[in-house]
Amino acid sequence: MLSICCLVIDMKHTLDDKPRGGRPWSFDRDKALHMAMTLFWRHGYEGVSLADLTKAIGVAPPSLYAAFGSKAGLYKSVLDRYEAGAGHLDVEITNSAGGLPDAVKLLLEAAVAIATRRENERGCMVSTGLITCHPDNDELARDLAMRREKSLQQLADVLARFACGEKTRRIARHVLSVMQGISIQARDGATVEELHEIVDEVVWGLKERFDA
Amino acid sequence: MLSICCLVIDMKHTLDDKPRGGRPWSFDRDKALHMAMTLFWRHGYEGVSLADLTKAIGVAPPSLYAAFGSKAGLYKSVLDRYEAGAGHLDVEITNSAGGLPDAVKLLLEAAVAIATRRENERGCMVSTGLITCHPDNDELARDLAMRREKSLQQLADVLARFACGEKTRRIARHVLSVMQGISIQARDGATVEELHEIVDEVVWGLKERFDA
DNA sequence: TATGTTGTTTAGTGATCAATAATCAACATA
DNA sequence: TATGTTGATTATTGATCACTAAACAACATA
Repeated sequence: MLSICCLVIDMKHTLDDKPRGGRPWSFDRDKALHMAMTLFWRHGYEGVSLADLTKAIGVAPPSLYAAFGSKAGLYKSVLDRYEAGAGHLDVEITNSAGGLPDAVKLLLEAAVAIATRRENERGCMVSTGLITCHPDNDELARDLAMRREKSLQQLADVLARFACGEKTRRIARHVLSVMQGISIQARDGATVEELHEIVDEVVWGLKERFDA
Repeated sequence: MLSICCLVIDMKHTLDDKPRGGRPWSFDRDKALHMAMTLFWRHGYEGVSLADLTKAIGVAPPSLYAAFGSKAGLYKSVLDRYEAGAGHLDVEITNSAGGLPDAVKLLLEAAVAIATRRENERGCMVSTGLITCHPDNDELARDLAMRREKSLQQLADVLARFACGEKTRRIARHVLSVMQGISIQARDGATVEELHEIVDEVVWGLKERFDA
């Protein structure tokens, strides 16, 4: 898992390596992705129309389709950017952890920070993305489910340093469920303090079992 | 909170008390609600069209509007029915609990059962309903957020019998977050066993603190 | 049977959906 | 400057959205 935030260089005309003839892009691809991310994050995939996107980005539909293929393609590009940037939970913060409870504490606190940071929309795009949808979007929903599954595996991997593999999978699933609940409650207006109460409860429960 | 499941009597022509002139309903209101519940539960509010509903129920749009006012009105009626029936978590199951960890265990196991029961759709309609949506549906989203808030309060109320009020609110929030995570993971295909692992983790953590 | 009430039907409403056809404009290279 | 490439624009596609106007049908009561 990458821990380096994807701070994309802001080139004037998109991110081509070589000059390659033809009209240059009139809009910045990364800025367009950021705007689309904000909209999808706030309203969900089915709550954002192509008209909303083109209006916010300031570009006509055919330009978006040339750049991203489809609304679903744009959404996937947004998710990739999100997972590398604003929604990225750097598991390497656990490097300094003194034990499993401490590692879980750091991970959950990072999740709270992402879900409540002022410059972000609330919650996590992946945790609550496309949990239900129109059948037309089933493939996209499976993509989201796979991203959540990947998160579970990443949690299990990082926790494996602190406990035996049999237990880490269970604990990872528990931690993931709490992160998902935190996402929902953050969207519902829970304060940072209230979300930290959840974290404290989880960590408290782990401490008695795993600390010396 | 009601603990008696709302097993509505299946009257031939809706649920009027008195004869009241005019043409009788051609469809069973409760069966229509059940069908609508299934669709909304599976696909979400924005993933179900009025055409889907009228086709599944077998009735023309004006009849649905006469009975429920609007798509949003139908959805609210569905949610009321859901909370009293298929989605109802009977907190009185904790009457037999020997302590707070046991009470939480019973509540979470009930949540897993609801989220995975074969005759239900997966997950919980309220936990994952309208977390994000088109601005047109903001009022409905607030309704869902209030139902989740009500769930939190109900959990705190029932847990208050096992610990002091200051702690119960925190624990209730933790339990609610786990229930919400369980909903998401149930939809993503997690098995009953995997979800029970989460429950066991939570209960384990509580046991060391609250059991004698 | 006549009348009022209420739910039914068919057939649409204008608005919006995601996506595109046709054409024009801006670049690199020859 | 001429040509090829590529993204821009305007205008529009058929499909679908939630919802309803108008007329008909089934009941209770007078």
